[in-house]
Amino acid sequence: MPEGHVLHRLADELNRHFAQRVVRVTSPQGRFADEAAVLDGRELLGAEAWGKHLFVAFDPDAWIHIHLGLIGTLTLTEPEPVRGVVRLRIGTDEQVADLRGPQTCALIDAARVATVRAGLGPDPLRADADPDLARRRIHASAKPIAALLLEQSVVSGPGNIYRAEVLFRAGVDPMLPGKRLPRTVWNRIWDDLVALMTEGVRTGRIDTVAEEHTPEAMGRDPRVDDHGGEVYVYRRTGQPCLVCGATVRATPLAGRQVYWCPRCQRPGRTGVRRVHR
DNA sequence: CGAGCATGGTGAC
DNA sequence: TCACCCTGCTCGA
Repeated sequence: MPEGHVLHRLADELNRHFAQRVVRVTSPQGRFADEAAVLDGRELLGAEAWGKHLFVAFDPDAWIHIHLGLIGTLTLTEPEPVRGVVRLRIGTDEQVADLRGPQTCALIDAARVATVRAGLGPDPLRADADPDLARRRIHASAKPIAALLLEQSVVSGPGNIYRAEVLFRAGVDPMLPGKRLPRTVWNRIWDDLVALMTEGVRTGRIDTVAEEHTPEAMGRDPRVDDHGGEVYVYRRTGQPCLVCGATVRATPLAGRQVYWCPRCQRPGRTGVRRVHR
């Protein structure tokens, strides 16, 4: 269940164990069998993440394109018998990577890689990202900023957790039209995404709560969500805001829940510097 | 045992 | 805006 930081971690892990090594490529489930046979026994050149997309190169013109979707997993372990439904296994004598339930697992050429990348907005985890490209798309739209932050053509990598958390940390109304988001506030949100997601790559969790609001500082019990991190509003509907005490709300937007604090992110609010790193 | 749910995305209407 | 896809886990009957 991945936002972009997970894919970057996985790219790092794949490179650590498999880059420039000859690997076995199989499809225990069978749905990727023909493609796996083409790659089996070849050298894996390297892996790279762009937003939530993962690309694994076996040749400059032969890549596995992986997208985990909502429920996909890619797990690295020591060699072990196949458990469950495994679409793709990449392995050596020391390590195997098992892919389950992906939204996408396809063998594609360099042109297709370029096409996929061209459809993606800047990724806060990539040094070559251009945040002003995202800003221009946001300022060209009347859609709510909370909707725009989930469009991978605007920004690639953040998902429902980072979206809710950076809007809370910036003090922005989720329903604010993109064109009304001040440039300085966007710059702050981008810098926050870079910092939070970089930390997420390091730790493998999403933690967004500033030191001053930690359970220790506030004298409350630690509350770690199922995703394995400490957050302000994500999936905290009905609970008190960690900053102001108002009741955290959830609003459906384009089929997904947006979590927010009705006081810290009052309707119309375009940003307030309140949460410091 | 089935229903419902999940950090995502697509395609049809 | 909705149905649907992919899998595994939890919850209630």
